[in-house]
Amino acid sequence: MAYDYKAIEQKWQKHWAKEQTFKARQPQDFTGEPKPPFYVLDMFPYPSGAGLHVGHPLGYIASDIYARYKRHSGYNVLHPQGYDSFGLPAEQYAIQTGQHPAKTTETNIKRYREQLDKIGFSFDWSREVRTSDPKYYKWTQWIFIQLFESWYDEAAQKSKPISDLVQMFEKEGNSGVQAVCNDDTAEFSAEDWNAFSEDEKEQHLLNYRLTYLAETEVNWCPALGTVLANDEIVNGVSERGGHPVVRKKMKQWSMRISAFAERLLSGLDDLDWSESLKETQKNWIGKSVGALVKFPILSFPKGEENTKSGYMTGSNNSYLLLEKAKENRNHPTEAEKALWTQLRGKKLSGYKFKQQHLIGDYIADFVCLSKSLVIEVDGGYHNETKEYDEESTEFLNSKGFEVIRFKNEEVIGNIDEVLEQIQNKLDSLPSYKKNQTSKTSEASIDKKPLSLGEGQGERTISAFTTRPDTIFGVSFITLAPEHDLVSEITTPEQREAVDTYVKAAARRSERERMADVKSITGVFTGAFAEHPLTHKPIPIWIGDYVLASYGTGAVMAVPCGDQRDHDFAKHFDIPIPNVFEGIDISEEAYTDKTNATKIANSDFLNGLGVLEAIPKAIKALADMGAGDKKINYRLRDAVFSRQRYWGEPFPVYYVNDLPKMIAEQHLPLELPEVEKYLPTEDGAPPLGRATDWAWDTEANQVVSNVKIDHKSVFPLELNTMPGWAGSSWYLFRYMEEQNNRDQHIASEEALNYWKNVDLYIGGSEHATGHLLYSRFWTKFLNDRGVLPVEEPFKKLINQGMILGESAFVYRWNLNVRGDNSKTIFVSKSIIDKSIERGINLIDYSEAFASQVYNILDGDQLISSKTQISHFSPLHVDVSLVNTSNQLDIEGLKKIKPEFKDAHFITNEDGKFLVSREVEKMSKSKFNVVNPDDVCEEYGADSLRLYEMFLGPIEQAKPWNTAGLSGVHNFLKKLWKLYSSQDPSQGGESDFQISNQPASKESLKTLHKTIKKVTQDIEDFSFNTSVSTFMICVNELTQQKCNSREILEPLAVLISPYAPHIAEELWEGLGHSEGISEVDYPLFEEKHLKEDSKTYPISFNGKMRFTMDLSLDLSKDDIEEIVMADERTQKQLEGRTPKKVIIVPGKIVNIVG
RNA sequence: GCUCGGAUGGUGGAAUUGGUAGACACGUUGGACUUAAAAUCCAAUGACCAUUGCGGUCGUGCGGGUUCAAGUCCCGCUCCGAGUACCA
Repeated sequence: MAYDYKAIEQKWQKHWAKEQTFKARQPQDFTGEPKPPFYVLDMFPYPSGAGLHVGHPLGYIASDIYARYKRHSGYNVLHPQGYDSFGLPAEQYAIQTGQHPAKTTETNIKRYREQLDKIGFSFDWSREVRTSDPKYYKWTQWIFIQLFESWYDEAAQKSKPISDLVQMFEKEGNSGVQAVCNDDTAEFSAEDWNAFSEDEKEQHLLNYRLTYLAETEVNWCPALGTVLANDEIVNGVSERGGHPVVRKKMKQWSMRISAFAERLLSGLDDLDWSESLKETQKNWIGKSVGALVKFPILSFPKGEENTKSGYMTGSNNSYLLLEKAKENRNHPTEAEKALWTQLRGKKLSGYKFKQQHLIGDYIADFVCLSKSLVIEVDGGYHNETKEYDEESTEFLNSKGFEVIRFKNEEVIGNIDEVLEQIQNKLDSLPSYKKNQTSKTSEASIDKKPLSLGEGQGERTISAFTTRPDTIFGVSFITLAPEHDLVSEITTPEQREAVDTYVKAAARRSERERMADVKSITGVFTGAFAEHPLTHKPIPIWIGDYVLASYGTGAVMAVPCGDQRDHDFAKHFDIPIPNVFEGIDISEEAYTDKTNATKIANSDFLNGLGVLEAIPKAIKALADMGAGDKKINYRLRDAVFSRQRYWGEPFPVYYVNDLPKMIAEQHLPLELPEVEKYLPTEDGAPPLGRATDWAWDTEANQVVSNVKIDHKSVFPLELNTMPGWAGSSWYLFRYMEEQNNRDQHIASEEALNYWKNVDLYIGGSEHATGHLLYSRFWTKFLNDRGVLPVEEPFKKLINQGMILGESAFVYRWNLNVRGDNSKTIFVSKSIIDKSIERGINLIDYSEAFASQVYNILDGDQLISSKTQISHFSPLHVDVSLVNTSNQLDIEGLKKIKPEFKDAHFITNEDGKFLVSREVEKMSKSKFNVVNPDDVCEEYGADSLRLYEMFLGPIEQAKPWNTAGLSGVHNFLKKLWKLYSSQDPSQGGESDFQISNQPASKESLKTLHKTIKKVTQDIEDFSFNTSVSTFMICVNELTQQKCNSREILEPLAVLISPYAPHIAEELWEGLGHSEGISEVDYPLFEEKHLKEDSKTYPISFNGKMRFTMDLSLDLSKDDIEEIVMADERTQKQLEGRTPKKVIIVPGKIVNIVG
């Protein structure tokens, strides 16, 4: 009986479907203790119209092998499949054809399923999910509502119900609340809160909700009519279709994923994912540790100092005031000096004072910032008028400062008395309350009363830096052109230049900016900021190398330590102070962060390495209120709205423009019908075309738009959710059976039993999208007690791409006098040989020339030495080319009518050869191999084995159809091992199985195989296990083994890889129960025990010959035997070895 | 630029803690069977030299090093792939 793979595969596929062989059991289905669970999942497929090519099933086959292996090993395996069925392609198709996307999606799914079924996967289809099914997206909407009803507690690092936050606001306002919120969140007290109207409260709460509506700059793709997430843009154009993307402000739903940045980062450590994938996520989250430094703005225009009369002319003169203060500090009166000595030493229970500190337009003699206390010493040569004193006291009081004044004589005469007074005053004053509402420490610095700059009534520029140790190297500040302060600080002289630059920068698309990395552009604003430590003025520039969206949109430029700053400084002739000891920075910046290099020209940082200097610099800045440690993340909040039809509707309606959630019990809110899938004429999303898209809050149902009265009937949200909404939680849906899905995502029992995905396999293209978002949602749902786990996918394997081998024919670009329109293709080998010989193509051979002249029909050929550029390569369908690269010319003419009159010049043997090149598999390259065809020609088991045999699962590799015959032959050999070896015996059941004990040799072969294959499967090294099977079958064939003792375990061993043939063989062995849950064979060491070993005998490390020696021999015995051997003597040629290395059981090496 | 992978015959790829480099398969060549083809089976197949037999030399991207012994470990490069990018 021959191996009839078609009949066998059909038979078992039907059997599995009918018996529901691979249905996973729920914990309650077990009578006793449930089997341990194991969850194997493939990345959610999007059912595209193109169907599967051989690259797609690679991961499915690997996961299927693992799932089947785990079933043999006693696990209750969950191995489901379903469809991510909302998405752009179906919608694009709908726009073009008017067909409802649900319909195309359905057709595509059907085709997908047919293809999948042919490969014999052990999917539990009873649990299938589709994201576009209302029963499914009901829960996507439900999760959205949970996010809306939650805020993020920064102290606890946990999402919590928004009602908790409301209670806190009622009691204490938002000043003491450590919550993640929008940057522009205003401060309010409990009284403020309680006085707010409901709408105002709602407005404020939106700043805290984990999904919120906000005016955001988005990536708008006009061609697709929708916004795109950052990970949907590749090189400045849309990932799908390659359309241009522009920045645009829109009101959008966003997800506060940035709140989870730290957890998403640290959580990676415990995941069994590839390093490169973790790395990609790390980069995407982009954590940088550094400091936020505040630079007071001295917007007094340069060069105008002398035109202003004095320093009391307004608020725009702090530059001069600072100079004055500095002067005062350097020349204190005697009394000031005495008091400062006391205050500076922190003699007053640690209170910190500043001397000659600028507050608004006034210079205070001493100030304690933390208590808002000013101490003035009157008299001496820093004398001021009485009016001035009163005026200043009034001003300082208005700014929240207490002022106490002492006379010169008091200070000098009785300093203890003065100090005591100050101490008492300090004790009686309340400390400022640290404001912790804000998301960043930047904002909390802002809110400290009287931090540097603010106390001067001036604004500051905050800049994030990872190198606070180089603070003394700052020689300018660069703002992003979009920075809010730009228009405010620009001096009249510079206004025109700045405006022109800002406008030009805004017009430049992302793409242009990207293409033009090299050119250095920027403009001076005319304004200056004060260096917080040296108090020197530093110029403020704008430049588009600074990104508005990263950090604060401002850079403190350290040209000696940052290459971009260096380039900028050089280009605009800005000084480049050097703060590195013994480093030449004249040509380029010194960016190394080695601790060995010491800081120089930096006051108190001199002589320190980076590691010591950074904390010291931060401390100094913090002490002055001019900066603080800061952790910055690149990860932005994710825009969640799409101006699309084919996605989940938001369960949201609007009252007074404020979003309200539809109550859970009325979900799902189903997608309405529209007559066209395009945006409306006035630019609203497609849902704006729906006639019935309003929410009746009394009847709790969707009603006609005409009923909108803004009293009980309100408009519904017109955006839909993005693709990642449904795919961020689907893994948990599979944990519940179809019938029990109404009341929850999955039952608590099921969630606790299955927990999370043990093995997840898919492509690496989802590294930052799907995999990050689903981790985010899982953490959130875990916080809120919905899920028992923190992470969705414990182990993840990225399958490599299978590449296609494209085939090219070469069209000769004829150069003739006369008719130039003839199409001539030349066999590749002729071209190659002719180039190799360096001749004119026409001189290749006489036969060739006569063919050509025949075709040319009298036209004259202008010929020159053959070059590859004389030919145009054209992709031809790989199905027309055989494994010897020979083209089916007639076949090509049939499917490409434009070549029906073309001429093909063949080799002498009549063959026409193509050239091949490895490229990505794609329709446009005509190199797609369809798994259906492979199943037809070789069978599913062959396809499965070959895909695994190609190479390591994670590696990209080309598909070569020729290789299939190898694995197919192997299956035939395997079959022969079980069935009659002698074809003359024939008959019905011709399995020739012996019940006699197996030979020692065969047992060894079997157990060697068990050991290796089991190890390989655990290591996901499927390619080597296939070769192990081949070796095993080759050996058993050699041994003429037909013993049941061997063949039964072998069938089980191979069943994860080639399940159809394994079932058939198992049945042939006389079993009525299927093979899928038969115990995995046990490895027994004893069968591998050898008593001798073939030793390689090496001389100076080079193997010369081998010797079979008993393993019982001692080192000395071995040496004796080896040295006695004549081959050894021959190698030594009479020399005496210096040394003999013997590793028993391994090797003998003779040195000498 | 940065980060992470990778480089082994004509091809896909093996090689566990450093211990017989090239397993297994494809392809190629020769042979058997056959009227013939297909299928099947057998043999050879890293390169070079020798071939009358024995055999010898060189070989894992390049240059060094450690070691009795290096594809494997260390140092320095080259090239290829992927991701990411004015990220301060």
